[in-house]
Amino acid sequence: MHAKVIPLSVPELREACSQCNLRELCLPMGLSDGELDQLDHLVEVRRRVQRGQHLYRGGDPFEAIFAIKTGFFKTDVLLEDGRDQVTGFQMAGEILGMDGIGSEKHTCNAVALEDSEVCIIPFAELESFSREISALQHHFHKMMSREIVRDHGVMMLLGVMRAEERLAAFLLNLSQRFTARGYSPTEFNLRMTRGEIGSYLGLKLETVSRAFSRFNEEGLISVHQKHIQIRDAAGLKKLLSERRA
Amino acid sequence: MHAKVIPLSVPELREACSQCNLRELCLPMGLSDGELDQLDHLVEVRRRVQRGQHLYRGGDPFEAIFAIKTGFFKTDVLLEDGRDQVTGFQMAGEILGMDGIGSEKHTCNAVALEDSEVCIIPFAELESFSREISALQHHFHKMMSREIVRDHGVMMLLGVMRAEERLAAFLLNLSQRFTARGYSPTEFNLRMTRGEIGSYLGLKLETVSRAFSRFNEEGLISVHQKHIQIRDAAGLKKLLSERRA
DNA sequence: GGACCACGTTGACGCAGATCAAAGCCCCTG
DNA sequence: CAGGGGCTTTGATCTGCGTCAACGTGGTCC
Repeated sequence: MHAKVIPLSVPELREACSQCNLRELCLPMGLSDGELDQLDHLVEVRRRVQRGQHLYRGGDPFEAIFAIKTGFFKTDVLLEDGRDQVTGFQMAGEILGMDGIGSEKHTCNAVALEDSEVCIIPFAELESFSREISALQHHFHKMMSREIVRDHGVMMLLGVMRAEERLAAFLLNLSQRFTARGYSPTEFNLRMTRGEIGSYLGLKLETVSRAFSRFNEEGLISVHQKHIQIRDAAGLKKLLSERRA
Repeated sequence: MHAKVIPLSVPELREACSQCNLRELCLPMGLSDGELDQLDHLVEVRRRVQRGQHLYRGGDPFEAIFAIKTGFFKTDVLLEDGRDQVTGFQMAGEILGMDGIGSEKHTCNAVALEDSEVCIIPFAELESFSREISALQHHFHKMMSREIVRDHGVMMLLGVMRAEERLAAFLLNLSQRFTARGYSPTEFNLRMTRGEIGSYLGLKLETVSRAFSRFNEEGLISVHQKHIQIRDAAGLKKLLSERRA
């Protein structure tokens, strides 16, 4: 799929949460200035991950969670027989690695879909800080809980929706997340391939491609390769709420 | 589906975690005797839930999580159009309600599939105790993380597996959880209907029924209504690991 | 700038599972 | 013990998506 194992320097940089423009989306959300100063000592090391590189792999020992500073990731799980399932796409301000806490090993792979930068949050220290800063503790619990709710949404998508509904839900979700980050709600570039979208949505890449074409013909969106423009968000939403039988 | 809204007394009982025979599976796992004594003050109230009754509903304010003391639950999410997806089946020692932390509202319904009893764990107090007992804090994080990993497993199931693989995975999972609770690994009664299994597995009830019949014919299991006997666990596992194309 | 390669699109066809329909079983209630 | 309702089974048919195959496209490397 991507390059074997490129030996690569991953410079580790320092920057404080208190100056980060993602702090309203990310772990420090809702902390007071004083608490933010404390957090700066916890989350001070960053790491670059090149496009195609793994941030971690299933089975790696779990030591830290990661906050995405810039870039875009996918997470996936492999079955022994080679089949795999993309479990999510993550963008700036989102947290990676919480699946590893339970078993002290990462349980999925995290791969950068574009050159990215993550903040390293050593987990033992996060727990220790959480015991002192209850706002941090509570916010961390919320983030884990939201991950569970998000997964339920995907289960719903995979369990009950038809192909076009799944793709519509996917596009609306992306649009909403880009909006929260200050980007256009209606125009963006996909970072993932049709195959990766398909894996996430439980569809084959041909089906994803056909659904894109169909949305295009119907004037719901325009697609050119990875460039998407949403022309009729209401129409996409209607697809979701319409019972089919 | 079940009785409208039976006004029902839900006696609230008291019993300590330290005497609970589920403590090795449940929240108190790994706590020292001294820590267990503290926990007893947190988790001391129980609640009965009759078969068919909701423990909570989507939208209810979130105040506590629940540990199942006895009984069996399902959780499900509803789409506006009436379609619904069962997101999980929970048995004794498992925790319900962690999906509500993020939004301060429950995001799914929890329904008892048999007369059940749950321990009420007020969430604000759990967080407060977690700040004092790091083993409790860490264990709670593990439970949330495992919930995420479990959901990834379901996504895999829904995203890549064929009908019979899904059912085999489901049966093996149940068997393993019954075993952990000291019941027979090979013989048990299903608490849910074919329709509920289907909703969980992303299949229609007829497909579930046919798959059961097929497993029966092939000698993998024997089924009589809700009674299941696993005759060839290895055969079921083989179904899972065999690539299909 | 030509050739390669990964990715994407489109068409033809097949099949797993959905849908529709009918009947059987189990348990409850009167 | 008769009747009814919920659940399950089984059969016949339909269909959405998968599969297979061919071709298009854009980006990159020499």
